Amino acid sequence: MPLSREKIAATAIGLADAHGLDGLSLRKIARELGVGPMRLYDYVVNKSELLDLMVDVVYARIAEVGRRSGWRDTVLAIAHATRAAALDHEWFSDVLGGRPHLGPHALAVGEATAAALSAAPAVRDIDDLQRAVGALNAFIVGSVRREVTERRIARSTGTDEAAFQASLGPYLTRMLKTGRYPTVARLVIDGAHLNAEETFNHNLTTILDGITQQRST
Amino acid sequence: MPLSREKIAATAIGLADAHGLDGLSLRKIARELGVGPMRLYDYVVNKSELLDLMVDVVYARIAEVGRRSGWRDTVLAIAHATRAAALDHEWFSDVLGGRPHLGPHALAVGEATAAALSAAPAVRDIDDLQRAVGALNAFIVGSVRREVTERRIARSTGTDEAAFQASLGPYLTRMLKTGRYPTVARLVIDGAHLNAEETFNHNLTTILDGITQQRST
DNA sequence: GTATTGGTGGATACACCGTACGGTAGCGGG
DNA sequence: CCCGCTACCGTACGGTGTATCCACCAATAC
Repeated sequence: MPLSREKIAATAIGLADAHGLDGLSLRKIARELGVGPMRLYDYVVNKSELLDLMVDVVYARIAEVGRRSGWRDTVLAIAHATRAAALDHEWFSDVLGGRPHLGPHALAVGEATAAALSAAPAVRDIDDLQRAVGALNAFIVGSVRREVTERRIARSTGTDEAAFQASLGPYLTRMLKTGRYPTVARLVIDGAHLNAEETFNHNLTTILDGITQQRST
Repeated sequence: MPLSREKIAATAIGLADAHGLDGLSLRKIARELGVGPMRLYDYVVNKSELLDLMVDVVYARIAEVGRRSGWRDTVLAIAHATRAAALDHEWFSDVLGGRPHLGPHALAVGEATAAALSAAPAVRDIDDLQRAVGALNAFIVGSVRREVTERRIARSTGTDEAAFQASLGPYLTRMLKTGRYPTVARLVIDGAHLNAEETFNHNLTTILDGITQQRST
């Protein structure tokens, strides 16, 4: 098997899934492939180009959901697929919104969402569309990042409350006990039981509703 | 002047503003301070702790906007202050949503937004509040990241259309000319004239309106 | 006054990173 | 047969975060 961009990207994704983006290095990828580090530069000009490659592979999976019947179903499907992809490849969320996504598959999902939104009732001209796409993408990016971050700290501290109190506790609980952050304290203590996917979906529909009915600016 | 966490954080912020987060290293900070690299470890345990320090300094500036009369004005002020801070310190957007923000000033602005939102009409119980905070923060994070990213590519390619076509063009215009991404093409070509702050504000009010009036899930 | 101790600032060292560069081996053409 | 070219490869460089050790210097004990 003669090495290829696809193979390189695939093993890079595997390593990033396992050890995070920080734990990813060209040397490790090359070692995994049984090759000298410099071989990779025959297929990729930069590490950042390799990253773009990896990102577009993930977008390919997102693009697979294809087009649904209604514009709203399409948007929902893409959003959920993006979230699912980010949960499968947590490094993806580190890169979401942080660099232009110009790979062919990224453009494909961009096209699909834009086309869907342009069929929404309150989206009349291209300015409306620009804003709608911006708002939707901003929400998806922010939500997914937040969820992945929470998942990471949950994993690093242990999920049960005792371990949580023990690790974040010394600092955070002391902070919350100062009484200066009562609302945050309530959120931390009482608000942990909500289902993540449900919350995502709820907020997504809220935002979609907001976008698709005009209001005065 | 005997060196302190504040001084270290301040010069680190200066360097990050000038050269980005990638161009920031403990050695450069130390050199800037006229000190050996290892001295910094007397004040900071990690590079990531230093990063947390820097982040909280920025949050301090955001928290300065203080509380306004109405909940809505408060939320708007915080959101715009966050955006302004990120535009002043672009590295801030790289870190937004990517790690827990637990510094005292970060908690303060979290408290302020949560308290404000809890006074919104459609936010009745703590679950509503959790969702509202999540949606708002997700939007802010996503929007700011996106705007900073766009600004970076605009700066790197030059802002006029000719330079843009010349740098992104060879690839992107070829992509768009395939005709596979008609909606994206329209957005890229016709949609560049929108004012960023206006768009941010428009989408922000849209989302706020969506949050603060209940709907069926 | 001298010896000892403790702590503070600095230099060196290590493992690792992305990547530039020089060499070498194989092969087609004159 | 020999030359030149191309494709591959290892080594090397400048950088990173950080652990460890070392030199100095002040203050205390005798």
